[in-house]
Amino acid sequence: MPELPEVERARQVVELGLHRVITEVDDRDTYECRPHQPGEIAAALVGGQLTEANRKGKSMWCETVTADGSVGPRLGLHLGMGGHIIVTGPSADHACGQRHSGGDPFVGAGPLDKPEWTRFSITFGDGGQLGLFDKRRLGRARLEPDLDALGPDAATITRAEFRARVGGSAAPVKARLLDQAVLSGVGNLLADEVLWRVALAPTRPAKRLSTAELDGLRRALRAAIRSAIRLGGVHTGAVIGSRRADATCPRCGAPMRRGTVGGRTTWWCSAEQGG
DNA sequence: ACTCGTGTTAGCTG
DNA sequence: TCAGCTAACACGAG
Repeated sequence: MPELPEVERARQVVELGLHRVITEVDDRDTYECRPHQPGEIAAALVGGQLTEANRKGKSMWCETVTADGSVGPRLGLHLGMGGHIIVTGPSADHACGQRHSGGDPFVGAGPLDKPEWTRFSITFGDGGQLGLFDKRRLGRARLEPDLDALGPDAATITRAEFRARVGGSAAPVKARLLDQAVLSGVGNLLADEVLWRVALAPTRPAKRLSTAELDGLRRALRAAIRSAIRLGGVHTGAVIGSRRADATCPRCGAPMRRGTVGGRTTWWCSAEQGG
């Protein structure tokens, strides 16, 4: 489920929907499309085209053009906790669904079985569609999303920015990593993974970390993101399989411990990450 | 049957 | 001002 690596894959799928004429938009789900009224997104997009698929942290957005070729509104897309992007068409060669993680989107509880779980969709003139398939309804489609509220993207944040932002508060370091206004893209699993990789206690006050510790954390974060994008998602992390009551640390064999940090379930190595 | 959760946001409390 | 808590969303997993 989506953190930065999954969203980057979803963004690449959205690119399959670029430069195709939008003939219809289903924005009737008023929760997924909040705060818009039904028809608002449709009125803004129909006749136009998506021209770019971008991402910052876990948020995606498309630049658009209107029917007459002038700049259109931005379309924001967020996967929430379990959303998928599915794009179909335009020709028989591409008539399979594509989504951001493995598996066939049309088998099991997919859009053919549960069409009502496609909470937002765009239909193109070629007959294909771009859909936000989202069982739990925690995702979002909206016009003109506020991207300024997000901190720098976790995959590209500079060392200086990382030191200042993450280290700039007494909150637990894990809470800083999860705060999308500090840096964007890190979710609960990725946070546990990188803290484990550098053997830092998740509860350490962030501003008490040394510069070397912050630099090491950023380095581990970038490596974890790259590896997750390559391997298919954050669930491929080395310590993620250890989120079980009887689990031991994959590195040293000590028991894994469970608690709450930054309001989220947190697992850490009882020996290497400070009890 | 019942609890928990890989995300976000608004509103409230200390 | 900051940090932490709760509820809401609606379903699957254990």
